[in-house]
Amino acid sequence: MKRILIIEDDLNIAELERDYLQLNGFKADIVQDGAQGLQRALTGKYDIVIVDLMLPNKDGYEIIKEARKNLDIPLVVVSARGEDISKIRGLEYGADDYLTKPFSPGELVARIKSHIKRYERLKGNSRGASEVLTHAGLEIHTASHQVSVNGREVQMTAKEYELLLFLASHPNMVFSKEHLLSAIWGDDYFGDTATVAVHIQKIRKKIEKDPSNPEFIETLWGTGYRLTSNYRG
Amino acid sequence: MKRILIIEDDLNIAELERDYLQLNGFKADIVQDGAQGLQRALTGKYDIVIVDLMLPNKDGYEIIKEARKNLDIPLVVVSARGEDISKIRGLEYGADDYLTKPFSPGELVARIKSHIKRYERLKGNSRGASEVLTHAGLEIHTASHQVSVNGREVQMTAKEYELLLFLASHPNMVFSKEHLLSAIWGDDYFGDTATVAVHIQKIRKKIEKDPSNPEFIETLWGTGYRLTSNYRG
DNA sequence: ATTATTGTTTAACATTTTGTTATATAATGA
DNA sequence: TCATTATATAACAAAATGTTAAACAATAAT
Repeated sequence: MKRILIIEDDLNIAELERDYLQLNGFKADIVQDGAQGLQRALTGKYDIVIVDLMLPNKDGYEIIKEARKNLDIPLVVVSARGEDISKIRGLEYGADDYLTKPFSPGELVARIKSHIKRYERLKGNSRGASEVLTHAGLEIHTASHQVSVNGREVQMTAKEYELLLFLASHPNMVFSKEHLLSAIWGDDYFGDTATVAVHIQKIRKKIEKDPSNPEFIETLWGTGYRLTSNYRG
Repeated sequence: MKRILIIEDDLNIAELERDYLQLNGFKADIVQDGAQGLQRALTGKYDIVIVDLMLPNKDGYEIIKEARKNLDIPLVVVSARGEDISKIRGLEYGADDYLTKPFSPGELVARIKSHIKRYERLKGNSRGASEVLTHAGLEIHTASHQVSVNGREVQMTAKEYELLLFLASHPNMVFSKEHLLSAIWGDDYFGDTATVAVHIQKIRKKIEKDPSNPEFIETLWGTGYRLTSNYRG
């Protein structure tokens, strides 16, 4: 369960926010004092922080600025209408989003969810986060290790899958056979790069319509292989 | 320099956005068609994408949804006032931000900057360093080894690519054929400098409109070759 | 233990790239 | 201008690289 810190001196607003967030499965704490809020944020116990701009002791800008030095979690600024100029300043100080009161609770929740999703997407172990990789008809389901082309499922062996997944995880990047060998087989592996070529061939046989004219895994002569996400008409 | 893709059918708005972004040091491309926009976004050549909601062929929601499968860069939705309900939907589909027209150009730029900052912060700043070299219409994508001229992709062989990359990495500098030979072919290479000349020809054939009157790779008689980043009337 | 599956190596073959050469064209300077 | 020199172009030969099938080895399954 995600934990949210609300730094807001108006208790009515703060509780409204908390209630809505709780209804949506979050756990939210309220702090009414700016300096205290910054301290709590820095404990690292929260997944996201919502900060009001006008606060006793330490205003929202300062909190954002200070917190950002040590936190990369989403920081959302909230302020009363009319302080719009500060919007830009808030963003420049390191806030991730800006909401103007009054806002609908639904919007708050949606934004919070969106920020959490993005944060996990970008932080999450490089690829495990996204479950399905898609490149123009090619689908790789990382959870089930299933691969399909235009809806038709294709059986991959372990090495084939690994190699394909690696290429698909780095679309548009060229990798030499040596690079692929050390990436998939391990740095210390003794072996010929021909192995890579053979596996590429086997993958192509399975996923390409015309393996001698590959659509997905391109060969760059003298350079390596590349899985391109470009459609080619 | 960060590259931004603007998917927006209203050319007035698109150009306004582009101009402001360019004034702020970004490079921005415009696509007016939804389906085409998605394709361009998926090439992986952009650091951020701005999408209008109402588009011909493929609307903003679909673009966001599809693009998000393969991209973790910031996706910003833009829409006319009154479509506010969709705000939440856009965010749920994977957008990173939402702007309602009309917005001030300053705000657009501030948000874009903020998104880029966050992205780099969360990605660990690993990417984005010198991924794309640009010289007046000529683009070299070092990750994918793709070269394009005015948006059209051009196929390069390994040696051609190496040579072009070398020249483009040192714009405005003249290199003798001897220098290029030892830089690309190696210090100990036995071979004629004619080889360099021939490769220059081959590159010119691919990237120059009129290879006998080259715009990119100039010949300096008795001295060598130079890739100039200046336009020449 | 036997069989089936998967992975690796080999070698013949096909393809692409690269370098060389010959010839044409253009620039330079007397 | 004309000879001289440098560069451009095209065609070809050589080298490098990639593909493929098939034999062999290793691993997993029955």
